[in-house]
Amino acid sequence: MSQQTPHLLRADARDNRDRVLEAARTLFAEQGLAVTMRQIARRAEVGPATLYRRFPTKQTLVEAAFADEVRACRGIVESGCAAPDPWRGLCSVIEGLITLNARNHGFTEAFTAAAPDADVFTTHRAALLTLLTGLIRRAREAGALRRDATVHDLVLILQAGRGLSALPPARRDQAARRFATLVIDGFRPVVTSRPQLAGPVPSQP
Amino acid sequence: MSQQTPHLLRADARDNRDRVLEAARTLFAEQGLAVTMRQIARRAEVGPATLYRRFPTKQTLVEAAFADEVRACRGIVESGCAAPDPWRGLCSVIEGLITLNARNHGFTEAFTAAAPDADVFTTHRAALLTLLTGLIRRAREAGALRRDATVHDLVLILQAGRGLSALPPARRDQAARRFATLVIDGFRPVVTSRPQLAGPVPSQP
DNA sequence: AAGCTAACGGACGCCGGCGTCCACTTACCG
DNA sequence: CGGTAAGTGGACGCCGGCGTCCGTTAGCTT
Repeated sequence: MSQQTPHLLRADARDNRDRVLEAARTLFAEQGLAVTMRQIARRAEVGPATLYRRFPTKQTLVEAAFADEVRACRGIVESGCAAPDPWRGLCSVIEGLITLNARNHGFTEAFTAAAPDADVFTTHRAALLTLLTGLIRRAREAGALRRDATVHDLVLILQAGRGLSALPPARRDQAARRFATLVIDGFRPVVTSRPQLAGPVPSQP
Repeated sequence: MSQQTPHLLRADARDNRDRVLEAARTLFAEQGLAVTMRQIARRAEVGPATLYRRFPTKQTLVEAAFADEVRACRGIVESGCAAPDPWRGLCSVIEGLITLNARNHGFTEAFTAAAPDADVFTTHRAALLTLLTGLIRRAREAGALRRDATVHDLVLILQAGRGLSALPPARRDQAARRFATLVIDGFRPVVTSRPQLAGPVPSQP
């Protein structure tokens, strides 16, 4: 499941490194990136120095810990784009990404980081955005998508999905699926024959 | 705009109290509840002791700082419920609450707090939920709302809205409005005549 | 104007995380 | 089995927030 650990490390070092990564993944997923390096070291039953030797910076630890998630993202997006029907592909992307994000408080935080300083995820993000732009375009041209939908809307709802990872872990999955359902229906073409009781909503004073 | 400060305070004390509240509101809105008491004191140009004298606990400060927002919430919900057309009322509630939340990083955090220990907002939340339940029911009975929609869905999308307050302040408003639009369309009845290319989405392996 | 007391804020001790150093341990290799 | 270098983690000094104390300032009252 994880990337191969460099075999140049001594056996015990390799072991400690793995334990650190596992601890980091667990804590990041549960509590987000705010967990301290110390907390991670303690959970891995390792001294602070050991942690810092392998991962001099929290950034490097975050990258290593979320390598799997980045791959999962790629997989979700690529298989969605490869689907013969762009609308179904888009649906699976939406559900997949929202669920993945809801499961991983920390990953979402890292991947949608507001501060892009030295952000290694930026590259991945850009690549995925390109793919998604194409998918959206195809779905729109197929008439399966509301006309005014853009890739920015997709980013927007993923950004909104961040809120879900604040829920208690037990409820995140169900919430994510339901949210995906609602959002997907919101992406469908606006059918004027549907009950049009609502006009523009007056903004709140 | 704010609640009247107790007149039993000396003039300078009253002044400092107001400055503290203003500082707290600004910082909470921009950066969320994680700002330190010290930061607030510094911005208010007040010693820590003064801050603690008026607000012994961060919780008391949060409550005081967000009194306006709580009122605004009530207003939005009540006026939405009072609307003759429940669907339009619901739309205005959704847009109003999402926008309010996006504007106020800290308020959202406080109001949707996962840890309800000694949470004074709980009471307000409960009251609003009751109102909203009725509104949803009426909208559904009027056929303006998808049949499977419940008040939980509304809470869900408000929870999701938390993610928006992580955006840079300049973009929050526009993002909130767009998000509200998408969500509102997702709440409309599912019209089977619309392009039904999508079936159930296979969950990601 | 003068006294009284509310109010102020700098300073204190405490805690916990930060990143680093170094004396000790232990896995690996010949 | 022994030498050696890789690896370890406790301890250190630093910083910044925490909540409180108390000597000083200044608003209100008569």
